[in-house]
Amino acid sequence: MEKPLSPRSAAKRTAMLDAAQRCFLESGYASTSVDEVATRAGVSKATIYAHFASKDDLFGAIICRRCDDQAEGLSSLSLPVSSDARTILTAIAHRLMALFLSPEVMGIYRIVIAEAARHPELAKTWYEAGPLRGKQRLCDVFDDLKRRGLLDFDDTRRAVDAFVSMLRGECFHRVMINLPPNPHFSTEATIETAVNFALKAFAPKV
Amino acid sequence: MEKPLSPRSAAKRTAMLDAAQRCFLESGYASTSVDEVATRAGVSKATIYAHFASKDDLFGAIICRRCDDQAEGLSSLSLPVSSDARTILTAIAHRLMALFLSPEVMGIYRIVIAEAARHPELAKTWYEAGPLRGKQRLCDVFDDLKRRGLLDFDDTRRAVDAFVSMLRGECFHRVMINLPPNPHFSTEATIETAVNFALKAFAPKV
DNA sequence: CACAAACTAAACCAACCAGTTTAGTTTGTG
DNA sequence: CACAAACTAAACTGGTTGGTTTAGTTTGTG
Repeated sequence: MEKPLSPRSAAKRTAMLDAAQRCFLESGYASTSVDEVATRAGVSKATIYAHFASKDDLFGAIICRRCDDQAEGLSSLSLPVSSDARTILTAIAHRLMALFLSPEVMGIYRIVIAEAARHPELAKTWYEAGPLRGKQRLCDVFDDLKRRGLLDFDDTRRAVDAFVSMLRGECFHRVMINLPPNPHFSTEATIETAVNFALKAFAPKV
Repeated sequence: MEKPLSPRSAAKRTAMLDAAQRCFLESGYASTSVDEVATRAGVSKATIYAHFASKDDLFGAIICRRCDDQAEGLSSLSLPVSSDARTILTAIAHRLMALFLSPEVMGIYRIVIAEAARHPELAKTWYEAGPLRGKQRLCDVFDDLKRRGLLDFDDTRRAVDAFVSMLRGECFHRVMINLPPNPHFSTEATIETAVNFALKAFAPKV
């Protein structure tokens, strides 16, 4: 079912996907030529078309592979053992920020936004495999914090969404559009602000 | 200096910019052909190249015009007369959300992200004329609320950034990548959640 | 009416691109 | 060694693109 798994030269496939990803993230979908992908993958164009039905199919394969990777990456979002809400939120925030600002996640994010209009299914697949599942995991964490009386809120999903969104402020935006960083909105400052606000907004009743 | 202002047929120019904007926002920069822009503007291709040096120049002109429009749009961000923090924050949030979700702002946002790598100066120009100035205006509003003892926070810019960012959550993201809306994260719910959290996080000391 | 600026349609150019085909080479396996 | 699957380089097709040019038309003004 899953594909009989071709011999060792499935390394070619990886090379193609890697090269294509780099090309697409650098230049966008339309501006990337299959010839260039072939060259950078050290592979002939015919081989690309032997593995993928079309340029579109190749693009889809990249997004799907990314979705699988994301699933793994999520497991690193474990929460540290602590009874201090600030410690836990800060640790989560650090991991999230590192994830958001990583070149791969950032690059895929940019291209999904750019291509969402022409590849709606891919955008949906990516969003559900990545951001949505990530938030679901965070919901578990937040529910646990609530159960332990460290935080309080009415709606877990909305609390998580607000917390995550606060991390995606000025700092995130500047990186996304290649602007130089603003020291007043450094990664550290962003995390600290978000955690401070969350601690107040989600403070348990006394 | 400013350009001697061509005769009435600068209406052509507007038509070209309008058509180009629609094309670029629909299909992205690379997938839009100058011929198509010409057709949709009801103009010959030669006329386009008489007004703009290149496709790139045309693209730049659109972003710049958008920056001017944004400057105007900001003045509509006046705050209502009220001594209730919730009322004021809710009113601001409504205006911001309407702005963020409007097709033009959304479209420009998408394309700036997509083209930031190849047009860094434009991304900078747009960001400073739009989001940055918008936040500066909000800082004035927030400072005023603090002065009146309705809210409290240490750093105005960070408070504003956090508030604005909370509005750009799940709801905003779904629109951005053309996903169907999730009723649990409706515009109204997003605003209510953000305002509730802000009121707690920015509550004045008793 | 005359004149110049701005416009038009259409042909044109050189470059590029997705995708195919051909003819030949590598490579692992029995 | 033999055989088949996977690969390669390179040429080729049909189509598109940014940009230019040409030759002719509209338009407003004195």
